[in-house]
Amino acid sequence: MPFVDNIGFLMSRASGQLVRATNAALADEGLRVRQYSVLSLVCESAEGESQRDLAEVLALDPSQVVALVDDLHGAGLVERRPSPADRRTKLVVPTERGRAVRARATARADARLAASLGALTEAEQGTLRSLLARVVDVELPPRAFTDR
Amino acid sequence: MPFVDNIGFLMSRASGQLVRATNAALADEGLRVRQYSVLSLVCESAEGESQRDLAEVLALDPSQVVALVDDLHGAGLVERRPSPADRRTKLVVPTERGRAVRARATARADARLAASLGALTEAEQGTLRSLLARVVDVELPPRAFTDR
DNA sequence: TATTGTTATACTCTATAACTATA
DNA sequence: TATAGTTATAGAGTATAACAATA
Repeated sequence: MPFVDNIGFLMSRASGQLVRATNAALADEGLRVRQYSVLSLVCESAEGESQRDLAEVLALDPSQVVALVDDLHGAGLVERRPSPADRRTKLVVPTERGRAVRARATARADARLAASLGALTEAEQGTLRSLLARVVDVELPPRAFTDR
Repeated sequence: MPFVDNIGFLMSRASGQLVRATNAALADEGLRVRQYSVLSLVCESAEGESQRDLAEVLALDPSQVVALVDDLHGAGLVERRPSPADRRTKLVVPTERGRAVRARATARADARLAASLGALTEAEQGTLRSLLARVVDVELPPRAFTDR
Protein backbone atom coordinates (compact mmCIF):
# COMPACT_ATOMS: atom_id res chain seq x y z
CA MET A 1 0.00 0.00 0.00
CA PRO A 2 1.39 3.42 -0.97
CA PHE A 3 2.66 5.63 1.83
CA VAL A 4 -0.01 8.26 1.28
CA ASP A 5 -2.62 5.69 2.32
CA ASN A 6 -0.86 4.92 5.60
CA ILE A 7 -3.28 5.51 8.46
CA GLY A 8 -0.62 7.13 10.62
CA PHE A 9 0.21 9.60 7.85
CA LEU A 10 -3.43 10.38 7.15
CA MET A 11 -4.08 10.83 10.87
CA SER A 12 -1.16 13.21 11.27
CA ARG A 13 -2.24 15.18 8.20
CA ALA A 14 -5.87 15.38 9.33
CA SER A 15 -4.89 16.30 12.87
CA GLY A 16 -2.67 19.09 11.61
CA GLN A 17 -5.49 20.46 9.49
CA LEU A 18 -7.96 20.42 12.33
CA VAL A 19 -5.53 22.00 14.79
CA ARG A 20 -4.67 24.79 12.34
CA ALA A 21 -8.33 25.42 11.58
CA THR A 22 -9.24 25.46 15.27
CA ASN A 23 -6.36 27.77 16.16
CA ALA A 24 -7.55 30.15 13.45
CA ALA A 25 -11.09 30.01 14.83
CA LEU A 26 -9.89 30.69 18.38
CA ALA A 27 -7.52 33.53 17.51
CA ASP A 28 -10.25 36.15 17.99
CA GLU A 29 -10.64 35.01 21.58
CA GLY A 30 -6.89 35.11 22.17
CA LEU A 31 -6.69 31.36 22.62
CA ARG A 32 -4.86 28.48 21.06
CA VAL A 33 -6.24 24.98 21.02
CA ARG A 34 -4.17 23.71 23.95
CA GLN A 35 -5.19 26.52 26.25
CA TYR A 36 -8.76 26.11 25.02
CA SER A 37 -8.75 22.41 25.90
CA VAL A 38 -7.80 23.19 29.51
CA LEU A 39 -10.39 25.96 29.75
CA SER A 40 -13.07 23.65 28.36
CA LEU A 41 -12.33 20.88 30.85
CA VAL A 42 -12.40 23.15 33.89
CA CYS A 43 -15.63 24.75 32.68
CA GLU A 44 -17.20 21.31 32.43
CA SER A 45 -16.09 20.33 35.93
CA ALA A 46 -18.26 20.94 38.99
CA GLU A 47 -15.52 21.60 41.57
CA GLY A 48 -12.54 22.25 39.34
CA GLU A 49 -9.92 19.91 37.99
CA SER A 50 -6.52 19.20 39.50
CA GLN A 51 -3.59 19.81 37.20
CA ARG A 52 -2.70 16.17 37.48
CA ASP A 53 -6.12 15.13 36.19
CA LEU A 54 -5.88 17.67 33.38
CA ALA A 55 -2.51 16.23 32.39
CA GLU A 56 -3.90 12.71 32.34
CA VAL A 57 -7.04 13.49 30.35
CA LEU A 58 -5.14 15.60 27.81
CA ALA A 59 -2.16 13.23 27.65
CA LEU A 60 0.21 16.05 28.47
CA ASP A 61 3.15 16.21 30.84
CA PRO A 62 2.23 17.93 34.14
CA SER A 63 4.84 20.58 33.41
CA GLN A 64 3.00 21.50 30.23
CA VAL A 65 -0.22 21.90 32.17
CA VAL A 66 1.53 24.34 34.49
CA ALA A 67 2.39 26.54 31.53
CA LEU A 68 -1.10 26.33 30.02
CA VAL A 69 -2.77 27.20 33.33
CA ASP A 70 -0.29 30.06 33.74
CA ASP A 71 -1.35 31.38 30.33
CA LEU A 72 -5.05 31.15 31.18
CA HIS A 73 -4.49 32.73 34.58
CA GLY A 74 -2.53 35.55 33.02
CA ALA A 75 -5.52 36.21 30.76
CA GLY A 76 -7.84 36.21 33.78
CA LEU A 77 -9.74 33.15 32.63
CA VAL A 78 -8.97 30.65 35.43
CA GLU A 79 -7.80 30.59 39.04
CA ARG A 80 -5.93 28.04 41.13
CA ARG A 81 -7.72 27.12 44.36
CA PRO A 82 -6.31 24.97 47.14
CA SER A 83 -7.96 21.59 47.37
CA PRO A 84 -9.79 21.05 50.65
CA ALA A 85 -8.75 17.39 50.62
CA ASP A 86 -5.02 17.62 49.81
CA ARG A 87 -2.81 20.63 50.27
CA ARG A 88 -0.51 19.55 47.47
CA THR A 89 -3.34 19.70 44.97
CA LYS A 90 -4.55 22.85 43.25
CA LEU A 91 -7.99 22.88 41.68
CA VAL A 92 -8.20 24.91 38.50
CA VAL A 93 -11.52 26.74 38.22
CA PRO A 94 -12.81 29.17 35.60
CA THR A 95 -13.52 32.82 36.33
CA GLU A 96 -16.75 34.42 35.18
CA ARG A 97 -14.86 35.86 32.26
CA GLY A 98 -13.36 32.46 31.60
CA ARG A 99 -16.82 30.95 31.25
CA ALA A 100 -17.92 33.70 28.88
CA VAL A 101 -14.83 33.38 26.71
CA ARG A 102 -15.20 29.61 26.68
CA ALA A 103 -18.80 29.85 25.46
CA ARG A 104 -17.81 32.09 22.55
CA ALA A 105 -14.71 30.05 21.80
CA THR A 106 -16.70 26.82 21.69
CA ALA A 107 -19.19 28.31 19.26
CA ARG A 108 -16.40 29.45 16.95
CA ALA A 109 -14.35 26.27 17.23
CA ASP A 110 -17.33 23.98 16.73
CA ALA A 111 -18.45 25.90 13.65
CA ARG A 112 -14.99 25.72 12.15
CA LEU A 113 -14.68 22.04 12.97
CA ALA A 114 -18.01 21.33 11.32
CA ALA A 115 -16.75 23.07 8.20
CA SER A 116 -13.52 21.07 8.24
CA LEU A 117 -15.53 17.86 8.54
CA GLY A 118 -18.04 18.98 5.93
CA ALA A 119 -17.18 16.14 3.58
CA LEU A 120 -18.57 13.66 6.10
CA THR A 121 -22.21 13.09 6.97
CA GLU A 122 -23.32 13.33 10.59
CA ALA A 123 -23.39 9.54 10.76
CA GLU A 124 -19.87 9.30 9.35
CA GLN A 125 -18.63 11.85 11.88
CA GLY A 126 -20.10 9.67 14.61
CA THR A 127 -18.32 6.65 13.18
CA LEU A 128 -15.06 8.55 13.00
CA ARG A 129 -15.44 9.75 16.59
CA SER A 130 -15.99 6.26 17.94
CA LEU A 131 -13.13 4.75 15.92
CA LEU A 132 -10.77 7.48 17.16
CA ALA A 133 -11.93 6.97 20.75
CA ARG A 134 -11.08 3.30 20.47
CA VAL A 135 -7.64 4.01 19.03
CA VAL A 136 -6.96 6.45 21.86
CA ASP A 137 -7.91 3.95 24.53
CA VAL A 138 -5.28 1.43 23.45
CA GLU A 139 -2.41 2.84 25.47
CA LEU A 140 -1.68 -0.46 27.17
CA PRO A 141 -2.60 -3.38 24.94
CA PRO A 142 -3.55 -6.48 27.02
CA ARG A 143 -0.68 -8.80 26.15
CA ALA A 144 1.76 -6.66 24.22
CA PHE A 145 4.52 -6.83 26.81
CA THR A 146 6.98 -7.76 24.10
CA ASP A 147 7.57 -4.24 22.87
CA ARG A 148 7.81 -2.46 26.21
CA MET B 1 -21.02 17.12 24.03
CA PRO B 2 -18.09 16.92 26.46
CA PHE B 3 -14.76 18.18 25.26
CA VAL B 4 -13.14 14.76 25.45
CA ASP B 5 -15.51 13.60 22.69
CA ASN B 6 -14.51 16.43 20.36
CA ILE B 7 -13.29 14.94 17.09
CA GLY B 8 -10.44 17.44 16.83
CA PHE B 9 -9.21 16.52 20.29
CA LEU B 10 -9.49 12.78 19.66
CA MET B 11 -7.69 13.19 16.33
CA SER B 12 -4.84 15.11 17.90
CA ARG B 13 -4.54 12.55 20.71
CA ALA B 14 -4.62 9.60 18.31
CA SER B 15 -2.16 11.25 15.94
CA GLY B 16 0.25 11.91 18.79
CA GLN B 17 0.05 8.28 19.88
CA LEU B 18 0.71 6.97 16.39
CA VAL B 19 3.58 9.36 15.76
CA ARG B 20 5.25 8.46 19.05
CA ALA B 21 4.79 4.74 18.40
CA THR B 22 6.14 5.06 14.86
CA ASN B 23 9.13 7.12 15.98
CA ALA B 24 9.92 4.42 18.54
CA ALA B 25 9.66 1.74 15.87
CA LEU B 26 11.94 3.70 13.51
CA ALA B 27 14.60 4.58 16.09
CA ASP B 28 16.60 1.42 15.34
CA GLU B 29 16.97 2.56 11.75
CA GLY B 30 18.02 6.05 12.83
CA LEU B 31 14.90 7.61 11.37
CA ARG B 32 12.03 9.73 12.60
CA VAL B 33 8.62 9.65 11.00
CA ARG B 34 9.06 12.83 8.95
CA GLN B 35 12.33 11.70 7.41
CA TYR B 36 10.78 8.28 6.87
CA SER B 37 7.85 9.78 5.00
CA VAL B 38 10.20 11.48 2.53
CA LEU B 39 12.26 8.33 2.10
CA SER B 40 9.11 6.29 1.48
CA LEU B 41 7.81 8.63 -1.18
CA VAL B 42 11.05 8.76 -3.12
CA CYS B 43 11.37 4.96 -2.93
CA GLU B 44 7.89 4.63 -4.43
CA SER B 45 8.67 7.01 -7.26
CA ALA B 46 10.03 5.82 -10.59
CA GLU B 47 12.20 8.82 -11.49
CA GLY B 48 12.46 10.59 -8.13
CA GLU B 49 10.32 13.31 -6.63
CA SER B 50 10.95 17.03 -6.76
CA GLN B 51 11.13 18.74 -3.40
CA ARG B 52 8.15 20.83 -4.39
CA ASP B 53 6.05 17.72 -4.99
CA LEU B 54 7.21 16.22 -1.70
CA ALA B 55 6.15 19.39 0.10
CA GLU B 56 2.74 19.31 -1.51
CA VAL B 57 2.02 15.64 -0.83
CA LEU B 58 3.22 15.85 2.77
CA ALA B 59 1.62 19.25 3.41
CA LEU B 60 4.94 20.69 4.50
CA ASP B 61 6.59 23.98 3.72
CA PRO B 62 9.29 23.60 1.02
CA SER B 63 11.86 24.85 3.53
CA GLN B 64 11.05 21.93 5.81
CA VAL B 65 11.59 19.51 2.94
CA VAL B 66 15.05 20.98 2.39
CA ALA B 67 15.96 20.09 5.98
CA LEU B 68 14.48 16.59 5.77
CA VAL B 69 16.29 15.83 2.51
CA ASP B 70 19.48 17.22 4.05
CA ASP B 71 19.08 14.78 6.95
CA LEU B 72 18.51 11.81 4.63
CA HIS B 73 21.40 12.85 2.42
CA GLY B 74 23.65 13.16 5.45
CA ALA B 75 22.76 9.58 6.34
CA GLY B 76 23.54 8.44 2.80
CA LEU B 77 19.97 7.42 2.06
CA VAL B 78 19.06 9.80 -0.77
CA GLU B 79 20.69 11.97 -3.43
CA ARG B 80 19.64 15.13 -5.23
CA ARG B 81 19.77 14.82 -9.01
CA PRO B 82 19.26 17.63 -11.48
CA SER B 83 16.00 17.36 -13.39
CA PRO B 84 16.50 16.89 -17.13
CA ALA B 85 13.40 19.00 -17.79
CA ASP B 86 13.94 22.00 -15.49
CA ARG B 87 17.25 23.17 -14.10
CA ARG B 88 15.57 24.72 -11.06
CA THR B 89 14.20 21.36 -10.01
CA LYS B 90 16.09 18.71 -8.07
CA LEU B 91 14.84 15.17 -8.11
CA VAL B 92 15.31 13.33 -4.85
CA VAL B 93 16.20 9.66 -5.41
CA PRO B 94 17.06 6.92 -2.95
CA THR B 95 20.49 5.29 -2.76
CA GLU B 96 20.82 1.52 -2.62
CA ARG B 97 21.28 1.81 1.12
CA GLY B 98 18.25 4.08 1.27
CA ARG B 99 16.10 1.40 -0.31
CA ALA B 100 17.36 -1.24 2.09
CA VAL B 101 16.80 0.97 5.14
CA ARG B 102 13.37 1.88 3.87
CA ALA B 103 12.37 -1.79 3.51
CA ARG B 104 13.36 -2.58 7.09
CA ALA B 105 11.83 0.64 8.40
CA THR B 106 8.53 -0.08 6.69
CA ALA B 107 8.38 -3.55 8.20
CA ARG B 108 9.00 -2.16 11.68
CA ALA B 109 6.67 0.81 11.33
CA ASP B 110 3.85 -1.24 9.85
CA ALA B 111 4.07 -3.83 12.62
CA ARG B 112 3.98 -1.15 15.28
CA LEU B 113 1.09 0.63 13.59
CA ALA B 114 -0.87 -2.62 13.42
CA ALA B 115 -0.34 -3.03 17.16
CA SER B 116 -1.47 0.53 17.84
CA LEU B 117 -4.60 -0.09 15.79
CA GLY B 118 -5.17 -3.50 17.34
CA ALA B 119 -8.48 -2.50 18.85
CA LEU B 120 -9.93 -2.14 15.37
CA THR B 121 -10.80 -4.94 12.96
CA GLU B 122 -9.31 -4.90 9.47
CA ALA B 123 -12.63 -3.65 8.14
CA GLU B 124 -12.74 -0.86 10.72
CA GLN B 125 -9.20 0.16 9.82
CA GLY B 126 -10.31 0.41 6.22
CA THR B 127 -13.25 2.57 7.24
CA LEU B 128 -10.98 4.79 9.31
CA ARG B 129 -8.54 5.15 6.43
CA SER B 130 -11.21 6.23 3.99
CA LEU B 131 -12.82 8.66 6.43
CA LEU B 132 -9.43 10.24 7.15
CA ALA B 133 -8.65 10.48 3.45
CA ARG B 134 -11.88 12.39 2.90
CA VAL B 135 -11.14 14.77 5.77
CA VAL B 136 -7.68 15.41 4.35
CA ASP B 137 -9.01 16.22 0.92
CA VAL B 138 -11.12 19.14 2.12
CA GLU B 139 -8.39 21.75 1.99
CA LEU B 140 -10.40 24.09 -0.22
CA PRO B 141 -14.13 23.84 0.46
CA PRO B 142 -16.15 24.76 -2.69
CA ARG B 143 -17.52 28.13 -1.64
CA ALA B 144 -15.85 28.94 1.64
CA PHE B 145 -14.07 32.06 0.40
CA THR B 146 -15.41 33.97 3.37
CA ASP B 147 -12.78 32.76 5.81
CA ARG B 148 -9.71 33.12 3.64
C1' DT C 1 6.73 37.80 -13.34
C1' DA C 2 6.40 33.35 -11.25
C1' DT C 3 8.51 29.13 -9.44
C1' DT C 4 12.22 25.96 -7.11
C1' DG C 5 15.14 25.51 -3.76
C1' DT C 6 17.48 27.66 0.05
C1' DT C 7 18.71 30.30 4.37
C1' DA C 8 17.32 32.53 8.45
C1' DT C 9 14.41 33.36 12.35
C1' DA C 10 10.93 32.93 15.75
C1' DC C 11 7.51 30.52 17.94
C1' DT C 12 5.03 26.31 19.53
C1' DC C 13 5.08 21.68 20.96
C1' DT C 14 7.29 17.66 23.10
C1' DA C 15 10.32 15.22 26.22
C1' DT C 16 13.28 14.89 30.52
C1' DA C 17 15.30 15.82 34.69
C1' DA C 18 15.44 17.82 39.02
C1' DC C 19 13.48 20.31 42.79
C1' DT C 20 9.64 21.69 46.79
C1' DA C 21 5.99 20.78 49.56
C1' DT C 22 3.12 17.82 50.96
C1' DA C 23 1.15 12.90 51.78
C1' DT D 1 8.70 6.55 49.87
C1' DA D 2 5.45 8.44 46.64
C1' DT D 3 2.70 12.22 44.59
C1' DA D 4 1.28 17.26 42.92
C1' DG D 5 3.07 21.01 41.27
C1' DT D 6 6.97 23.66 39.51
C1' DT D 7 11.27 25.19 37.04
C1' DA D 8 14.64 24.61 33.58
C1' DT D 9 16.41 23.01 29.26
C1' DA D 10 16.88 20.92 24.87
C1' DG D 11 15.10 19.10 20.78
C1' DA D 12 11.48 18.63 17.27
C1' DG D 13 7.80 20.66 14.65
C1' DT D 14 5.51 24.82 12.50
C1' DA D 15 5.16 29.32 10.29
C1' DT D 16 7.11 33.41 7.66
C1' DA D 17 10.00 36.18 5.13
C1' DA D 18 13.50 36.95 1.99
C1' DC D 19 16.88 35.64 -1.50
C1' DA D 20 19.36 33.37 -5.85
C1' DA D 21 18.81 30.77 -9.91
C1' DT D 22 15.88 29.64 -13.45
C1' DA D 23 11.59 29.54 -16.09
